[in-house]
Amino acid sequence: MTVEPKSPESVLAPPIAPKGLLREPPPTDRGARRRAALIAAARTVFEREGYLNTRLQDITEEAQCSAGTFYTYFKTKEEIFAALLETVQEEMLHPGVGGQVTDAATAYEVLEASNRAYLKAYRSNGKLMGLLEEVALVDPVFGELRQRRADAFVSRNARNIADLQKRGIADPDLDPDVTARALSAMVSRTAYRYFAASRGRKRVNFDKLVETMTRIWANALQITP
Amino acid sequence: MTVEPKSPESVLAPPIAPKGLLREPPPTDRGARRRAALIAAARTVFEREGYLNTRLQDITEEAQCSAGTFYTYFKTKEEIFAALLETVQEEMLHPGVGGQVTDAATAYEVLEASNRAYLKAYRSNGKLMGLLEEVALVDPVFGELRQRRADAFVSRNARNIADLQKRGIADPDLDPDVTARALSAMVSRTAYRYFAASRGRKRVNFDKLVETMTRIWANALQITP
Amino acid sequence: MTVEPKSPESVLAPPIAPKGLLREPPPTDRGARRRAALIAAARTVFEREGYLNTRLQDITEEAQCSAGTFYTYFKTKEEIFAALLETVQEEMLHPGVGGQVTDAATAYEVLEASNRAYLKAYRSNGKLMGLLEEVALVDPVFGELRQRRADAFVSRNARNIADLQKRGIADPDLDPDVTARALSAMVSRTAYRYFAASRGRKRVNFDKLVETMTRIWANALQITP
Amino acid sequence: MTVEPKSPESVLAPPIAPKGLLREPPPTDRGARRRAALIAAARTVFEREGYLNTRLQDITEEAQCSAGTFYTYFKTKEEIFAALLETVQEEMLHPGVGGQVTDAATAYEVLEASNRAYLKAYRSNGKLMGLLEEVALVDPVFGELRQRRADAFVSRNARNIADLQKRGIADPDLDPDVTARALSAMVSRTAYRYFAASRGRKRVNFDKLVETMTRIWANALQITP
DNA sequence: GATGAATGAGATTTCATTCAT
DNA sequence: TATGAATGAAATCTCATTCAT
Repeated sequence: MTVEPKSPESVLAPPIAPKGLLREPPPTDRGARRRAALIAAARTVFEREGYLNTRLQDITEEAQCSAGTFYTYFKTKEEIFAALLETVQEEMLHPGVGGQVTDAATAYEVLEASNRAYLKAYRSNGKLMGLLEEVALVDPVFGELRQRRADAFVSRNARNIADLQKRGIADPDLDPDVTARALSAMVSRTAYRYFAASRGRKRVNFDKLVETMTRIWANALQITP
Repeated sequence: MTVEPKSPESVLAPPIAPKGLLREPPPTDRGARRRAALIAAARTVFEREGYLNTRLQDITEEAQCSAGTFYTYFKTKEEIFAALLETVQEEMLHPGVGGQVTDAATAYEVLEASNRAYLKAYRSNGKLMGLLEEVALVDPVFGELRQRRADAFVSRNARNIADLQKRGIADPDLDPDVTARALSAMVSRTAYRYFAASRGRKRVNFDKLVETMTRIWANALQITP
Repeated sequence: MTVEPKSPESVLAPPIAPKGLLREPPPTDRGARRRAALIAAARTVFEREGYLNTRLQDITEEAQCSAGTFYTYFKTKEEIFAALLETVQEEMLHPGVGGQVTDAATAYEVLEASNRAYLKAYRSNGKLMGLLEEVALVDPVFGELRQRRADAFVSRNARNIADLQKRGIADPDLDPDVTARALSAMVSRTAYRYFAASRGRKRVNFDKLVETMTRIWANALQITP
Repeated sequence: MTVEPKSPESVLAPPIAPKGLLREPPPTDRGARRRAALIAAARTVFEREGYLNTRLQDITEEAQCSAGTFYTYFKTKEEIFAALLETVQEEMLHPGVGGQVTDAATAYEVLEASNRAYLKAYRSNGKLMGLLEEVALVDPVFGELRQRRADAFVSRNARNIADLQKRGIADPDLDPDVTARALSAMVSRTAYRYFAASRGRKRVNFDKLVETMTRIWANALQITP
C-alpha cells in the first residue's frame, strides 16, 4: 500500500477547510491585532456557547470592542467562523509527523501512523472539531464545503483500497467506494465522540484507540500485520 | 452470538428516542385530530425547512390552524418534536424483517439481517433521521437522550463482541468497547450519509451497502462467513 | 373643447395613486380597527415629520401599539404609505362637483371648473400632497408610479389641445405635447407652492388663484373667454 | 420690457444657490487639490446615487482618501453639497448668451433669449439640477435657501409683468405675483422634467422647447411678437 | 495633514408566547 | 377549544463622527 508521505492522515479522514470568501487583511498593525483579537474571542465564545448560541455581541464583548468594530472586519458570524478556520487550519491539517512515515513501512504501519496523526490532531482541537460539526450541520455553506473535502479524501482512500485489492492484499469482495466511506466515517465519528462530544464521560486510552481503529481498518480489509 | 430477536438492529446502532416530557392526550376526538394534524404538519415542515429554520407559525400554517391553537397541545417546538418522534418510533424500531432472523443463523447471517433491518429502516425515514441528527446537535436535551440510548446499545454490542471473543470466534486483540462504538458509528454514519444527507449525489445500491457493512463488520471481528 | 365630464381635473394635472402591493384586509374587526389606526397615525406622523424623518416607532407610538404590531399589517414604511394613499385617494381624485360641468360650457368655463376642482382638492389635502411630492422624489417606486399617471393625463391634455387647434380655437403654433406638459406642470407646481410648501408665507386668495391659472392657460392657448 | 442685461435668465426662473456656511479655503496647494478632489467625487457620487443614498464613505472612496480626511475640509454632507454648488454656480448662472441680448430687443425676443439661456444651462447640468431638487426637498436649509432665491426672482418678474401691464402691453387682468410665480414654475418644472428627471423617455427638440416656453409665456401675457 | 480604526446611538425586524374575544 | 391580534425582548446592522497614530 503506497501512500503519499506528505499528509498521511488524509488517507483516513477529511481535513477542515476555510472559506475563500475572506477579505484582504487590514493594512495597519492595529487593525491586524484587532482582527486577531476578534477571531480569538470568537473561538473562545464559539467553544463555550456553541455556534448558534453565540451572538455577535458576545464576541465583541469578549474582544472588548464595540459592536460596530466587528463590522470593520467581518460581515457575518459565518465570515468570522471562516476566518477562524483559516487561522487554525494549519494545525488541523498537518497534525504532526506525517512526513516521517517511511517507504519501508508495511501497510499496517502506514495505517497506524495515519490514524495516530489524525486522532492526535483531533484530540488537540476537540472542541473546535465539534464546533465544525455543528456548523457543517447548521450552515449549508460549510456543510457543502466539508462534504466536498470529505468526498475528495474518501475517493483517494477508495483508490488505495482498490489498489490493495488488485495486488491481492485486501479483501476483493469489498466495494472500494462504500468501504472507504464507511471506514473514514468510522474513524472521524469515533474521534468526534471521544474528543469533541465527550460530555463528562470517561476518557479513552489514546494508544488503545489508535490501535483499535487501525486493527479494525486492517481487519476490515483483511490486511494482516 | 445470540441476539434478542425483537429488535435486531439494536445490535448495530442506536434507535431514535422520544421524550418523557409529553402531556396527556387530548380528551375529545376533535382534539386528537388536531393534535395529529399538528404533528403531521410539523414533520412536513421540519423535513422541508429543518428544525432550526422552522417557526411555529410555519407549523400552524401547514396544519391550517391559528397560532394560539398550537399552545393548546404543545408548549414548545421541542415538545412537538418529541411528540413527532414518539409517533414514528414504532416504524423506526420495528422495521419489519427483524423477526425473520432465526436462532440457527450464523453470526454473519445475524449481522447481515440486523444491518439490513437497520439500513432499511433508516432509508425509509431518511429525512427524519437527518432531522434527528440536527436536533440532537442543537438541543442538548435530545442530544443527551440520544447519547444515552446509543450508549446502551453500544454496551450491548460490546458484550456481544466480548462474548464472541471468549468463544474464540472474534479477534481477541480488539477492545470490545471501542470496537463496538466504532462499528456502530460506522453503520449509523454511513446510513446518514447515504440516506439522510445525500444531497443530489448518486444513490448506492442497497444490497451492496448491506453487504459491505456486514462484511466490514465481520472482517473487523475476524468472523468468516 | 369637449371634455369627459367625469373627472374634469384630469384635464390639468395628475391624480395621486396608490400601489397595488397591498395585502388582504384583516379578518377581524379588531384587526381592521388597528390597521386603520395605524394608517391614521402614519398620516399624522408623516405630515408632521415628513416621510423620511418618520421612524416606524413614531407611527406605532402614535397608534399606541407595540413595534411588533406594525408588522402584522405592513412590512415597510413604503407599504403603509401605499395603504394611506389608497385610503385617501377617493377624496383626492374626485374633489368635488366635476360632473356638474355642462356640455354648453365654453372651453374657458370648463377650464375654470377643472382648475377650481383641482386646486380645491389640492388645498384641502395640501400636506398630503406635499408628502406625496417628497415620497415620489425619494422612493423610485412612487416616483415612477406618479410619473406614469402624470404622463397619462398630460397626453390626454395634449389630445385636447390638438383638437382645439384643429378646430381653430387654439394657437396652432404651439406644440401640443410640450404645451400640455408645461401647463400641467404650472398648475400642479403652483398648487404645491401655495398649499403644500407654504411655509409661513402669506396666503393667496383662492379665487384669484383659480382665475389666474385659468386665464394663463386660456391666454396661452389663445382662447378668449 | 426692460431687463438688466447681466443675468437675463433671472427673468424667468430661480438660479441655484450656494450657502454662506463655507469655511475658508485650505492654505496649502495640496489641501486645495484635496478639497477639489472631494468636491468632484461628491458630484460624481451624488449624481450617481442621489443625495440621500450617498454615504460619506462613498465620497471618500471615490476621492481615494480616508474617511478622516473628509472632516479636514467639511463637517457634513450638507456642507460639501454647498461647496459643490458654489463650484458650479458660475456656469449655472452665467450660461453664456445672456449678455448678447440687446436693449433694442422686443419683449418677445428678450423672453426667448432668457428662456434659451435658462434651459441651456439647465440642460447642461441636468443631473445636478435634479439633485438640487432632491436636496431642497430633503434638507430644510437648502429648501429655504432655494425658496428665498426663487422668491426674489419671482418678484422681479412680477415687477416686470406689472410694468408691461401699465404700458398696455400685457393682459391687465392677470395678477402679477401669481402669474410670475406660475410661469416661473412652469419653465423650471418643465426643464426639470425634460433634463433632470427624463428617465429613459424620449428627448425633446431643444429649439421647440424654447419656442414653446416662450410662446406660452408671451401668449399668457398677451404679448404678440 | 492624513490615515483608518473605533465608536455607539439608533433603526429595523423576527417570532415565541400571551391574551382578549 | 379556537382564533388571531398583540406583545416586546432580543438581535442585527449602519454610518456619521471622533481619535490615536
